[in-house]
Amino acid sequence: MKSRPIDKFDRRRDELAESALLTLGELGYARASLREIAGNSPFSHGVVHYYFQDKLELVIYSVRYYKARCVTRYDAVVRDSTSPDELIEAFAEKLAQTIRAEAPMHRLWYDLRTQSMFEEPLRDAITEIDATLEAMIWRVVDRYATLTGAPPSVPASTAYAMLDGLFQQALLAYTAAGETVLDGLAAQVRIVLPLMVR
Amino acid sequence: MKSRPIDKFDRRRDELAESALLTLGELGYARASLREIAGNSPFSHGVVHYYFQDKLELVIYSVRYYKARCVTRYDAVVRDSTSPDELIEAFAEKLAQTIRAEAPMHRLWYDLRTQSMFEEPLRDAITEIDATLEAMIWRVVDRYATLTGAPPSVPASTAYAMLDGLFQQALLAYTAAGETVLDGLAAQVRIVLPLMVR
DNA sequence: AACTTTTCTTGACAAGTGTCAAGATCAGGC
DNA sequence: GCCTGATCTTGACACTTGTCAAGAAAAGTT
Repeated sequence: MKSRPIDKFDRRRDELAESALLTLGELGYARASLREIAGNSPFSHGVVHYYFQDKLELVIYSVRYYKARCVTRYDAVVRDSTSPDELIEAFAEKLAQTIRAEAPMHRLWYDLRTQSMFEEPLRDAITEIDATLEAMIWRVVDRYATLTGAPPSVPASTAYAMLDGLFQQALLAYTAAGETVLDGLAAQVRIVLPLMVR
Repeated sequence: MKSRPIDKFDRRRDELAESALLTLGELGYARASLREIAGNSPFSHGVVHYYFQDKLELVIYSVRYYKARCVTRYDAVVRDSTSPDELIEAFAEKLAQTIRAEAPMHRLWYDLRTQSMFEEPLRDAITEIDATLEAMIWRVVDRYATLTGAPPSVPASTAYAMLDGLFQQALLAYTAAGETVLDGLAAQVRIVLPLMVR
């Protein structure tokens, strides 16, 4: 079975996951077939079932694999900012930047999160990831509160929901209209973050 | 071709749309097949192409049909409230109520909106509907501002994005955990709406 | 009643899906 | 070298999908 090189096995899984993310980000969950996914990899379509039991297992593994790297995206911003305004600007810039660079990954995330309302098997993984995203956002808001010297005016779940709403709307507009909308996102962040502290 | 009873033709389309909404709300856009949709109607699967050119045309027609009725959902609240607190309570209650009563429709909406980032043909219709939703929310916020006597502190697009974020998160939690989360939504609205006026 | 047009059903089509099993290919130990 | 187990490919399976065409049934017209 899985004798020694359990690392190599896992490295292949990651390789598959990376190819899967490419296709999933391009086509979405529903239209990304295993053949298409394998087509974007050095392997053939049958190999998927050697490393994963299901299409679902592959998808969940892939999105976990991606999000694991990304929940630290704003940590440098949190660490290095020394004033409220600096934090806002750096945070807003990072938000715009990740839309520019990884729009397909983000729309995939929203696709899966929505799909989890229809397909129960997705739900646990999505709920768990969403919680880590909430924590990620809260580190920003909490730090902003510290820098301003005022306590947060909203709980973590609310802060996350609000900023996620802004982000999603920006992603939507970016997909439809491109680049130009990203300034608007920064402007919104400049308005909203200050509302989150007393 | 379409001789006289153009009304009857349209009434059938509406009938089909209603059946489609049932199925789409249950299974989501990807897994709702025309056969399944027709199964939830008095007709057979072939009839769809008599009234619609595409699956896409049916879906777009259906969601338009639904949203047309729903953009007035909060207008009574706006009209009848005479104090800021009354408006907040009535608005929060209506939000919770629509999740309770029409969760499948809402998750369908989010499904389609997300899908529009992958399928260009959906984009125009979705963008247009989203704009009417923004206007719907803005009528609430604007009225709240009037009742408090203070000007809004955020533009319409921001207010919509924030509240939509709250709503979506509540819908997600409701789907996973049920009923109990709806109190949390009301609490969040009580916090957030006051932040939207100066 | 006969005829025409609208409406709907049935059955088929080509294409695509996830899954799996049989076997080819490769790597490492003897 | 050869053998064994891990790794990968190929080809098939059962099934579902949107679409459409041919014709049945119903409605309307004269």
